[in-house]
Amino acid sequence: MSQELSEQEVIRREALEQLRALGIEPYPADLFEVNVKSTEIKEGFKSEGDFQEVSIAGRLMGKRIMGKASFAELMDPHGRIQIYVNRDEICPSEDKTMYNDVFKKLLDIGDFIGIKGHVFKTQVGEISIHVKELKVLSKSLRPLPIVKTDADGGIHDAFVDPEMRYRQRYVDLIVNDHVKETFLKRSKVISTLREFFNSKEYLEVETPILQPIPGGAAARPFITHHNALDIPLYLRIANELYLKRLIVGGFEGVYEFAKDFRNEGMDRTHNPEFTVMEIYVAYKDYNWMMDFTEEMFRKVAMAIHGTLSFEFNGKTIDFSKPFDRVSMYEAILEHTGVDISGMDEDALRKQCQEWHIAVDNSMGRGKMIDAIFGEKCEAHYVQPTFIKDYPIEMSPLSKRHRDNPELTERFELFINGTEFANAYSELNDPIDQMERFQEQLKLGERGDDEAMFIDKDFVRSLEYGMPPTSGLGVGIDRLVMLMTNNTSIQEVLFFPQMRPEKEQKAASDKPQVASSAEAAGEGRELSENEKLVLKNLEGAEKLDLNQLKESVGLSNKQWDKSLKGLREKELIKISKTEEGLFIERV
RNA sequence: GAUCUGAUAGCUCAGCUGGUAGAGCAUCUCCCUUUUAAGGAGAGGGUCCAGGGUUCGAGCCCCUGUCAGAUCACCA
Repeated sequence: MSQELSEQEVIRREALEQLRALGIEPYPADLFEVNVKSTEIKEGFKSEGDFQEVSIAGRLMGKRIMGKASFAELMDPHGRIQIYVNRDEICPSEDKTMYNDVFKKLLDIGDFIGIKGHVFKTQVGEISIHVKELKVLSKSLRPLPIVKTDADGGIHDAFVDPEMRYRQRYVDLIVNDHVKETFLKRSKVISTLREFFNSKEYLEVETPILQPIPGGAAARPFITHHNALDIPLYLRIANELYLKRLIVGGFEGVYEFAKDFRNEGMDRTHNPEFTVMEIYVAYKDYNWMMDFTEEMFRKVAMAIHGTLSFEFNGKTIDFSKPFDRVSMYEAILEHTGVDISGMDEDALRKQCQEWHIAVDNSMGRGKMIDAIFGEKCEAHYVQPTFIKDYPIEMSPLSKRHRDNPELTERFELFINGTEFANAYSELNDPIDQMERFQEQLKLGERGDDEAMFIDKDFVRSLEYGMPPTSGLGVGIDRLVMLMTNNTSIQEVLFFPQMRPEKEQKAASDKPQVASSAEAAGEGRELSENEKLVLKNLEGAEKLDLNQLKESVGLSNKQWDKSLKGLREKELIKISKTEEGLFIERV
């Protein structure tokens, strides 16, 4: 039943058949030559005589029919342009089918057409294409939502339901111009980064997504299974350890735009798969990387906004000044008034409890300091700020600080209270690395389910020697959110993860019988409950409604539905008299 | 994971105290040769998310479920 077509879908399918009956193939195989973009015409048309022979294709997005002439809107990948269709122009002979039937009746909003003609300006002053030839390129069988903008710029009937927009992103892209804009910017962010790295001769590489040991970050992985090897494999949570192996192998700078996968919660800022850019450069340290990161973020802002200061979520973010650089202990001191640098694990736990920060015994020093920072400090860093020098316990892949062995040479970049980048002077001492992994193992035994695995091959690679290296990871989705002023990650992913749509079961149970006669109403099959009611009515002229209800034994809801159904089909009649409610067959 | 909100025509949304489901756009028919949110006249279109309950009677009240959104928690 649910598979029945809506009226509008039926009409379009009929139009499809009529086109074929007229000898017009609605899905032709041959190419249609396009020689211009809508934007080129709009920008380039200066006077009559320009663009005398254009050939352009796109989706029909609006029709305004006025008798023997019409205006319509054509949408190509670049924008919309108005077309003018005159009956006697596209039908020079006596046969006016192409205009009267094909254009006016059989073409619908959403159909792809190709047109040839010349450009002119209407009396109202709109640059339009005067159509001489029109070809059907592809018929659309479902009605598109029609979003209209009025003279004052107000938007009507917008296609706005987030669920439908994400599930049917293709419709969202057709109908909502700003959505396409977001994804064009996303592409621009990525290409800007790529060009920046390539200009420095860093090498773009690809490393495994399926990993036997999910390393390089603290997160819960997805597990899968390889049949031929009969081993578990993990979808990567980071690509760090592989990129560092490549530095060991002798590359001076490598980077990768990577899809990472984390089996954790989903919300406005987290999707199970997301994009991270990681870059590693030999002979550099984290101070150099801070400068590099600043330059990189400025390049992106310039590419997207053409300026270094821009709006995000009602705030002005400014990249023009040097980014602040604050150590983690300083940050906590500044925002709590407490110096935690000398506290051991027990003292920290007490301090956390005092601040009502949830802690448990699985948490080591590192996790607790991270929790304090997250709770007390993070939100304050609206303008870009590097938080640096993290405690060693929370940074097992980062080199010890040159001045303080309790700290590491690590920084994160915060903008608008959110982390955008994470970087280290990479740990290249293989013995220290092995010890750090073992510390992680202990944390794991205490119940920290995010503690890292030991990757022995990675340690082995370090034993061959890795030059001093600095590495950086940037969350691309978050960066795109920042650059497109979106507060939801789903807005910057074409296809955000959604729960699967529920199967419409009734449809597959039955072979599709919905011929148009049945769909029309009278002949529609009775439901089981409706049949039951009719059966109980048999042999009686007229029954008391409540008696019948009792003898049928349906739930109130089902009873009500069945009666409504039968009444619609005009099989029963219900009458109310002074004696009560009565039901009879018609 | 918790709380709140929502689900009605192809789209956007109304729907009063519980009493035969409404509007605009879209669709269909007719008129109209430079319109532009085109216009005029008429018509059709609904599993009110699903299931149960209360009631003579539920789109509306109650319960359960599904899906989504927001906030919070968790999490890099």
